[in-house]
Amino acid sequence: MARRITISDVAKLAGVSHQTVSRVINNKPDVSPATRQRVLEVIKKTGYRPSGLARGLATSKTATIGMVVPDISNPFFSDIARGIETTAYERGYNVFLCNTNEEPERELEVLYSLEQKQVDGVILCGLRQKTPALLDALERFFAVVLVNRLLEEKTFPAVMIDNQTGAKEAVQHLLNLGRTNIGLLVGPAFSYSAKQRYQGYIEAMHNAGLPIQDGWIHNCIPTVEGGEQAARVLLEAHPEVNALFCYNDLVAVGAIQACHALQRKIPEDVAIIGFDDIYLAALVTPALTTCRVPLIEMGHHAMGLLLQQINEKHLGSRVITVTPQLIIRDSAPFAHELTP
Amino acid sequence: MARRITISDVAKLAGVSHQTVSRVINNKPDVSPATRQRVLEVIKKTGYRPSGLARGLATSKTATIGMVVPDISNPFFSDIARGIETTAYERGYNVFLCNTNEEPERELEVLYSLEQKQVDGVILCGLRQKTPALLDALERFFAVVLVNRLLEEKTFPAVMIDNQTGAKEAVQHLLNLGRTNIGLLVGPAFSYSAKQRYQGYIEAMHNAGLPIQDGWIHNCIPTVEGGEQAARVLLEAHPEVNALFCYNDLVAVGAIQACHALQRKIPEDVAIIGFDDIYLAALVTPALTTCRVPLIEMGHHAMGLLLQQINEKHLGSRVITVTPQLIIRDSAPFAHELTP
DNA sequence: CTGTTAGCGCTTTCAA
DNA sequence: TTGAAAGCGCTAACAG
Repeated sequence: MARRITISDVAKLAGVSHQTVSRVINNKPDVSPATRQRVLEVIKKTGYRPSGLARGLATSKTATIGMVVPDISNPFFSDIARGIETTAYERGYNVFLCNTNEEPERELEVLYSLEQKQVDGVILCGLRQKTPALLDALERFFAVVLVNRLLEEKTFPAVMIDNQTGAKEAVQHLLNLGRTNIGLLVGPAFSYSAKQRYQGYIEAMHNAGLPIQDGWIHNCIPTVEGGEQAARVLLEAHPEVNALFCYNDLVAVGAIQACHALQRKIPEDVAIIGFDDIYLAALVTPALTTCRVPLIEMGHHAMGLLLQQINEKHLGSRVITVTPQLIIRDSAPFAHELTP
Repeated sequence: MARRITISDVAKLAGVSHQTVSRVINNKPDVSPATRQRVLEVIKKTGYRPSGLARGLATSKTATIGMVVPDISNPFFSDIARGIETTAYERGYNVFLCNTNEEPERELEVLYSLEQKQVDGVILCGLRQKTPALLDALERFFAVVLVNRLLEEKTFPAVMIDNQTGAKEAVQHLLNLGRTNIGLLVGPAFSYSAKQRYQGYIEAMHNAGLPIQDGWIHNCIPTVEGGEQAARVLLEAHPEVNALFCYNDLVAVGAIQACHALQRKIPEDVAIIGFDDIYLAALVTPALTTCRVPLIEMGHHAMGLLLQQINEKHLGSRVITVTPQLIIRDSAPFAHELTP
């Protein structure tokens, strides 16, 4: 690790001013081809790499963005992260990964550190809180994009999932299967998407002229264990339930386990549908019918919106909504595959 | 987005020199309590946040590291990433996430961009190439840590998995089950860890005085599909095989599917063991017996080694090796659970 | 204890 | 087409 080679070193070696070198590395005109060539050669020979810090300081652009996720090891977020990073890379941006570890205080702390790093923008996935301090912190960024969460207090560009439509179609599929006693493992009480999926359930049931049974609707922690527990309680209290629509795939896998434990056959006794279509969904037994959410694509969209803001095309509160697609597998198959 | 407030603004408002403000924000001594108090108040009032760029330029430390992974949506790497990020956060570092997307050229490109960003160090997970250019690029970083890969050409501190021991114990477990016709889905031919796991297999077989049957050993792409295909070919060609040790959990899941398709019962006809213990392993049917690799812990170690280097305690080629732990589930249960 | 001066490596502005 | 000067916001070294 020798001393970093600087623009002046290059200038000296090429026999020009450092300004000329600057022009070359920034592809500016007003450099004679011969000079440009000479400088380029010195750059190649020395392996000179301009300092991002100095550049950032001079231009107040860093070609760097922050990505805030609750938990990168959650496949839901790692897929979105992948989409964001891919688009960022293509456009010459580097991405800071910030895990909030599901702790709301950390959301604020990572935003502070990202501000210090002078990122050109931030993408927040699945924000958990919306305190005034959080809103203040967001205001200080040049560009902000929200993923899977809206803030009533202030409008930011966002990428959203049409949860209600997705849920409605899932429940409709269960109805098509002839199931009318459809339970709902609705997810966390505070969750934004849980509320929307609940609405989709209500809508489908109403459309079918069916009453809503409160006993068929249970909150649950959005994990396998949470799903297993809630499904067990629900199915024991209401043996008449012959289908379950679950908040997400993890909950659905828990529901599968509960059915195994209770000796209820899937899909004959209980049909099950999840949400997200994470990797796992196709691999469990029975393979899970689920609402596929285009996660990587959401990441692309999010980065796209951020870049639009950075490039000054202020777009107020533009929201891109992606629609889930029902993927039919064994846990709730096509009607004709289901022997009564 | 008003103009960023700077150290001089704070100085002016507090009626001191900017140097004094600098002393306060860096917790240096030699500031009277009264002055410090006054400065602190102005900082709080104004919401001043020091510029990381300017600091970095002045100190040539950025409190920033780069993390290079083939694919963040692969649970193997997202768990490691989580470990890295957590430790980094605790120690005041931000992490650049760089996906190489399994493309070797990108490894070089992301290293160039990380050099420009002047990260204090880089952690490379599952490096795919080792060209001279790559080695050159690595040399230019102040600190480097490798995860799950060693370079013969140059020694870097690293975090490794004891693949051979893990594999040996897995195969031994199969032997304890009374299985002697043990197939090996060994993974990709070029893979470093595949070679080591192969050695573990050989060792266990030798220890048991069993010959190596080449027909029982198949390469495969490390995916569910790869495992499914290889297992199918192997089991059809060698029906005598009654156990499979698989390169990783994905391959093992593929092997499970192949057994289903071939009507071979697990574990009665074929016992199966995977590697890694990704979250999937416990959720498939039958639940997978596997060698658990402490991925998050590996991330902690990697960041720890990097920080040691950054803090000048040069540690040459220190290597931390973690040992996998056999997690016994249904696909290769305890002997007493296995009715013959 | 506090302030002044001089960079860090680059871009921007202006002059030649 | 090129170069000189100033400044981005901070810290380090020195002086008081």
